[in-house]
Amino acid sequence: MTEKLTIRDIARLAGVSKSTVSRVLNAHSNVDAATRERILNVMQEHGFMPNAAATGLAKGHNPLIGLLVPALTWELVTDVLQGVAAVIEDTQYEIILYSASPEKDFSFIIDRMLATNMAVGLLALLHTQSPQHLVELHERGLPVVLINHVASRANLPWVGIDNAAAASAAVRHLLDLGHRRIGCILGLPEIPCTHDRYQGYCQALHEAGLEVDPALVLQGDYTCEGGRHCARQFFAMDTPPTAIFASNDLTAYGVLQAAEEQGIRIPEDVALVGFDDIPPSAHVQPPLTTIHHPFKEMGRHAAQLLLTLINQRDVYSNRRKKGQVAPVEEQITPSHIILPTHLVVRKSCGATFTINSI
Amino acid sequence: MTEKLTIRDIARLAGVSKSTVSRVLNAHSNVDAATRERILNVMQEHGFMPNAAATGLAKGHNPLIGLLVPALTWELVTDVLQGVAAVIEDTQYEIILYSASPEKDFSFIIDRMLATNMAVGLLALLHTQSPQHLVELHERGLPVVLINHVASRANLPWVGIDNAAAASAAVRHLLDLGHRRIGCILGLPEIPCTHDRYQGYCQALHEAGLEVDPALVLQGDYTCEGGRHCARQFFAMDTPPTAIFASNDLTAYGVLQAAEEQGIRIPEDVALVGFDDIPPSAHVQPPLTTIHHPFKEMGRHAAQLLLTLINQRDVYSNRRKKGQVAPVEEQITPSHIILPTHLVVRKSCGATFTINSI
DNA sequence: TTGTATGCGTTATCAC
DNA sequence: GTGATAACGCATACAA
Repeated sequence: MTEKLTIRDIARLAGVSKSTVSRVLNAHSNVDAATRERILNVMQEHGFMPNAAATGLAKGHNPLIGLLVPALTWELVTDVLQGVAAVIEDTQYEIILYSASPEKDFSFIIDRMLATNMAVGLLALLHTQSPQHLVELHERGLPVVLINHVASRANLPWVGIDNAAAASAAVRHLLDLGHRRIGCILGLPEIPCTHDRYQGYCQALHEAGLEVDPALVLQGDYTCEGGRHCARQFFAMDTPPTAIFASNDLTAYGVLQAAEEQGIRIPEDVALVGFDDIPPSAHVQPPLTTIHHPFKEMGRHAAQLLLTLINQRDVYSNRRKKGQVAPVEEQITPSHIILPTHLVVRKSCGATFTINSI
Repeated sequence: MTEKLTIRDIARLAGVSKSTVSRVLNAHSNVDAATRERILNVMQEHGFMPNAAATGLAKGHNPLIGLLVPALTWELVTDVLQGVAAVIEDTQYEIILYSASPEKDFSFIIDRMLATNMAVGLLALLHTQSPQHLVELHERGLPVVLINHVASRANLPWVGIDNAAAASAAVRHLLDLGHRRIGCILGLPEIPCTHDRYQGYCQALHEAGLEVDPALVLQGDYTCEGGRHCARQFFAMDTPPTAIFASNDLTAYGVLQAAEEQGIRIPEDVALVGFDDIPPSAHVQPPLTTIHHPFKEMGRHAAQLLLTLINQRDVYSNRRKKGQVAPVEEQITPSHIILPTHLVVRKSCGATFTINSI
């Protein structure tokens, strides 16, 4: 079964020419309804599927969407993949996975992708600066969407969150619980969202009429070890903070470890809030209050946006071929999407009523 | 830059014909060394990369390796991806991602994959029975490797672990700590490794001269909730077990939750051992003693095995074309690979000396 | 509405 | 060793 049939075979079986088969394959309108039906039947009957390579060659590109992810270590990657897959798999496209690592940066992969002419679009999940390469690709006409990267400078479409607002909400929660000395453990300075989260911290304090005490702001690195290190510094102070805002959940885990080492109780002695809501956060002891980062939704929205862009480009290039110039009632597509975040209140912050504890 | 050059352009620039360019592209031996060098230079200079679709069409298949994963929820998927990516990205192949869900089973995806003629091989990460479809694919000549699935009946290549031996080691550890009443929370019956892990449990008891007490074997479902439910049953017994072997880490988390609910201390009152060593297990309180499941290594080995199989097939088909019949000194490739596991001793089992606690 | 002819970029089969 | 030329399977401008 599923012998390698070609449109030629289908054409013969249906008593038409290859062209007509190709037309129904591409949903062209100018095909007689009866003929279309007949061809469709033959296809169904024989389980025909067009050869992708041939289609790709003729059309100039393959039905592939590149997904560029950093070293696949983050829990977030799984979620993003899920979101992307959920959308893409309902379409004709396939996902082709590119992973980058420090040693092997994207530039190589991207060149290869473009040169071999395999993909029609690219989703890129980045945690460092957006490489100039992506901008180039975009300017050359390859649809590109950045995931989790609010690149206001670069004119690339992206989907992300408002890190500052989210961080602000987290800190405000601590303020509402009565805390006034709130420590902050920063993330890696080279990652853009680090700055935004710090800004959110500052803003929440300002809005509460408080000054930012530089002694309460320590430099972390988004790792467990970094968090542990900073927490020890906090705990060693004459007047330690009564609450800590950690720039991500891993950092918060480090704080938990340091606290346990020194017999400091969380949240009784020190309240703690993280950021990202990665899976372990529901299981650590005490469960971590944190900002839910909608990774899956980001993947979903990014994929949808990309599909829209691909579609638009196709429509545009078709028009151009047909001599039309001015876009008629062009559909406006937002190219920057900010998804909402929310605070997940668990036990580590000491709020009296906890919701969604698992 | 990187304008769309074809071998035709390269040929012109190097003063040769397309054929010769194609030959150096495919590393054919019958090309003059000087000519080859010249062509290679021109390619390098212009950053030429052959169009993949065209190559695929001419050769009959694309340089793509399918990776079939279940619903992308498991932490394990991330690790497997890493392992696979690490190997595949050093080759000419790309990874094309297929994800399956209960509603959308593989058969569709597989047919599509085969029919469209996109991939040269398939890696499949399964947690249920190996679908007959994969066997069909394999018998039709498509290299297939199963990941984390010891399918002794089906004649498919696979890489997995010895679940029984690993479970046995976990239970033996509890026995060595002096426990005699050891509860067991089973996984889903439809998943093959469930049975193996239970066998390991039984075997360890038998080797210690103990009988399996049916009252101490509860039916879980590999989820947190299932574990919690079973743990409550255990704790409600007149003489509860002094130790629990959970069939996976999520189940163990449920036990931890149930214990905390009821003020039962782990490991002081009940010792606990899990299975899989997913990332949160190092962070839960107390950190979980568990069997390390080498997901990443499985991915790596599976990818390598697949590449070997693809290569063998190519060599074979080439030989056949050239009229050779008998394989000369055929390289024997193991088609079944069992990777070692090990017990990661953390605090939940109550062992006095703990290693690798984070 | 349908068929014919040509091109997509590469590989492979021939000759030379 | 090298160069024409025919596939590979499909899409499409053009003719009918």
